[in-house]
Amino acid sequence: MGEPKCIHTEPELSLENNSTQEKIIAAAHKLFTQKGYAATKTREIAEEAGINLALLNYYFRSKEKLFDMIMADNMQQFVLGLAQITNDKATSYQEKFALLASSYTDLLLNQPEMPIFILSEIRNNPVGLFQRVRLDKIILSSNMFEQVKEAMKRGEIQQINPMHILMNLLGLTVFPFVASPMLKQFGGMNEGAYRDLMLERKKMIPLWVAALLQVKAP
Amino acid sequence: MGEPKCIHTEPELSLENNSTQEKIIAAAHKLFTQKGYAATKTREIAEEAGINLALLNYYFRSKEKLFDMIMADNMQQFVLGLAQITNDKATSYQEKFALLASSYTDLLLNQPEMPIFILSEIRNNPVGLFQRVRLDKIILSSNMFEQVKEAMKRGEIQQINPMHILMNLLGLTVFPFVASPMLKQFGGMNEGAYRDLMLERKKMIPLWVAALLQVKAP
DNA sequence: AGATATTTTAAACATTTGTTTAAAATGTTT
DNA sequence: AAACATTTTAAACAAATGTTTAAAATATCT
Repeated sequence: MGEPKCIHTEPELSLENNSTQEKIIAAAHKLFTQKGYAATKTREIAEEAGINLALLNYYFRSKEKLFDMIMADNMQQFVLGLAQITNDKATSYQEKFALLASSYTDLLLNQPEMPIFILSEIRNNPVGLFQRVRLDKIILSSNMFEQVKEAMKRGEIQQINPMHILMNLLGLTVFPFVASPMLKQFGGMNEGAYRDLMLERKKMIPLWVAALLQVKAP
Repeated sequence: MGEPKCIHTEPELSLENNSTQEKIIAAAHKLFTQKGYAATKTREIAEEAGINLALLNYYFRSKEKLFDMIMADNMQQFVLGLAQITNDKATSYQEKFALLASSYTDLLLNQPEMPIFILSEIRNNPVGLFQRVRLDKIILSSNMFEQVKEAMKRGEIQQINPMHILMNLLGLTVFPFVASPMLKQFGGMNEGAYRDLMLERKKMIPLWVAALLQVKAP
């Protein structure tokens, strides 16, 4: 009854691992993301992965440890792109808007339940989860917001709190995925039609955000 | 051991009910909305309400029945205003945008966790929850969207799928509440500063939505 | 092949959790 | 006050759930 070979010492979410470990991670990722931590049972994960229940604790010590890995991976995917794109000095802020809308739309078309999962789990654990991926002031002091502030000074765009820009960009991009079950119902749309709508938005959002920047506060 | 007086026959969420029933509803509303169905335990609700555990089943038969009431109440608050405002024939579509942004902002400032609760629970139960508050095509065939379509014909605004308008309006308004823990961290903001930002948005969103309508598809 | 380490399995354990039971307490009616 | 109905309580129950155990199966090494 030895410890597993190299799992507990390097508990990172990698894909070139043992096959059963992969199966567990894949099943856990699917179920946790779909239903959240509390609603997902260890026996469900084992069944979905097609493995014996005890292997879950053998490889990951506990449900919570397994969850933390899935969550960290989701968080990283969700916020790492943000930091990278906003800090690329080779692009203008308009190009960054387009890149953000584009890359987030692509990401969410493949993993539509990621943001609602992250946001609903964060509310239960507001502390600690951000310590790994600490973006405290990385966003507001990013190259993108420096460029935006410069454009404000030049009078190219209206004076506005940069947080509004971030909220508008993410709101326009992410919200349709967060609220997709409700919005599909509102529009009487199927999966395909909804997807097409998202692809339309991918092109429109940069134009929309640019237009918002021209609106003057009353 | 008789049945409670008039509870099971009129299982609606009203405020002029028995005191202990009120206490249970208040506690359940708080905990369910805060943590979701699966993460909320009946013993927690009883403790929060300051009542004996068995009273929960005495008054509401089961955890699920209690949850359904809380959920229906939340859903109603969230979507009923939408139907009312969008179908008021006395207002222009621009006025409706302002009314929607304003009333939703006020609602969410008082109950910030309502949308994330609704949206995260809907994903677990996509069916059935909408049958009570059926808004299938009420939104798209509302007076507001009739007015918008007219304005498109007149060339007053650009041609666009009306769903985009709904998504933009709700995305700009609701998303900052859905993602508030994350966004507060991004901006390094406290509760008060965040609230002020939401009040600014309340004024800006109608102008922003109006500006979006002028953007031409590429 | 034999020894050793690793992985997998079935079963059990200890809590947790939703619900029920039966009696006690409180309220209402006659 | 007696009889009845309603509400509250403590205790128990049955099922679900996260985890552990010890043995069996499989792989790895010498």
